[in-house]
Amino acid sequence: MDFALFSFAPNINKDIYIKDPSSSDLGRSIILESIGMIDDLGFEDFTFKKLAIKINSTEATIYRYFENKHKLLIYLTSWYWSWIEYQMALKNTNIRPAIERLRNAISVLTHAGNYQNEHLDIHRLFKIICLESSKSYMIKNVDKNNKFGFYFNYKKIVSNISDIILEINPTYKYPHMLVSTMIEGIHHQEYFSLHLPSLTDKYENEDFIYDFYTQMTLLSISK
Amino acid sequence: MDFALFSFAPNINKDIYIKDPSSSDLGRSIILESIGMIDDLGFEDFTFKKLAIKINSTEATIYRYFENKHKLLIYLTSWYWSWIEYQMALKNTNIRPAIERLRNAISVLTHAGNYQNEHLDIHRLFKIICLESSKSYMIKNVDKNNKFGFYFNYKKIVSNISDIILEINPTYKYPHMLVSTMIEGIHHQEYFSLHLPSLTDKYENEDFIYDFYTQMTLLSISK
DNA sequence: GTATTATGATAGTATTACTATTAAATTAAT
DNA sequence: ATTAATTTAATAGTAATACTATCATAATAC
Repeated sequence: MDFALFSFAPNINKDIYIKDPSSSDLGRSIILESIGMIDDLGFEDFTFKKLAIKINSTEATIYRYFENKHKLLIYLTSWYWSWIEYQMALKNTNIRPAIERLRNAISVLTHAGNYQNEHLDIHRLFKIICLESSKSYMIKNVDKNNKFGFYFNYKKIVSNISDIILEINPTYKYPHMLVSTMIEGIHHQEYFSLHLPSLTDKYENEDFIYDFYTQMTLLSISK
Repeated sequence: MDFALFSFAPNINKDIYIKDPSSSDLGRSIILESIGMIDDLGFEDFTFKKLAIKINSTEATIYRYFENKHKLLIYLTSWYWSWIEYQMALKNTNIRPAIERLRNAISVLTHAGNYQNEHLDIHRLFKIICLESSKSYMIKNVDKNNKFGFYFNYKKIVSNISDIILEINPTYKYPHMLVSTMIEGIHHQEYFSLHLPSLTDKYENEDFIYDFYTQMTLLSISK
């Protein structure tokens, strides 16, 4: 039980799961351990069977929580975007200038992996988001999923940041493209820097991803 | 047999395949029909069994060409990037100004789906590139594949365009990030415009993807 | 004309992605 | 405290996937 006031509770579409994993110890361990396993094995080699063994349960039991492993991935990404929204809201509370709010948003997106959370390992979840999250919508049944609202939390982040951009420059034509390009780019660059470094420009600069995307964004929307 | 002078021949790493599919009718039909099937079914539901039935052959025979379906996908992406390089070279022959060459490069990347090729259906291949190509490197064995040089053709395109950018602005710090962000972005926006339109800004503008990425790129590298 | 290579036909295995059934353990309701 | 309801464990089973192996036949090369 958690009685802390204003603690984070994710907003997750109920059609993503069969039984709410946050409603039981077993459900919570499904989420917790799946993050570890997906990070270790990759989404392709991750199976409910392996997860069941790890949490000392059975395949059939996990299937009572999630229809399949893709839904679990959608749950994790949805959780992530809900949590990102919360972090952005926190960071931008009482901040007036739109440019500062935009910088903060980009900072949250690029530094998310270094944040902490009492419930799950954000660092590993962030790695999963960078490597696997596009597999939650780069699939043939994307339209059906979208109709069910499974990508709502992601689209909301894009919409929120686009609104900030339009505050800065109301005549800018491509706010949503710019934001979705930036978000996908951040995840790709994070991944490239580890595995395909010739697609990045890392050098000595620690914060090159934040620097690049703030620069790119601010120049794009400058009047 | 094709005796046309200067016709396009892709440059593809020999470790991607077991037996060169371009060396036989069967091999060519594997490539041809796999493009149709992956586009129809999506990469996840595409199997060598289904392909074998389609081309009136057997699973075992297809396995003599490719170790698995991931390698086939890597072959297709590699073919694509080799072909893109050729198209860019064609389009930029005798063009002096670097800015014009950059615009041409972005034009090829965004309009590739409308090009024609005698050997295979570029329109469908482009759809596959947009939807599936990231699955060829967003995998756990990326480092092994990279060591074998499987992503060489892609990295070369990024490198070539980065060089043009550095001609325009030799002090620009992030050419590779900008180019890889643009390329992945183009594919994503192409896909989003069909399936997740709230992540784009389509309006009436036909050429919004080309417009957006040229604007973004030129503003980013402007001094 | 023989040797080589490519393909077809068939079979088989381990794993995956589930579904179904029943029993035991927990939890909630009265 | 007892009963009822729900959750989980245990087990079994199926169809499909992702291969590997073997052998026969067809095509091609020398």
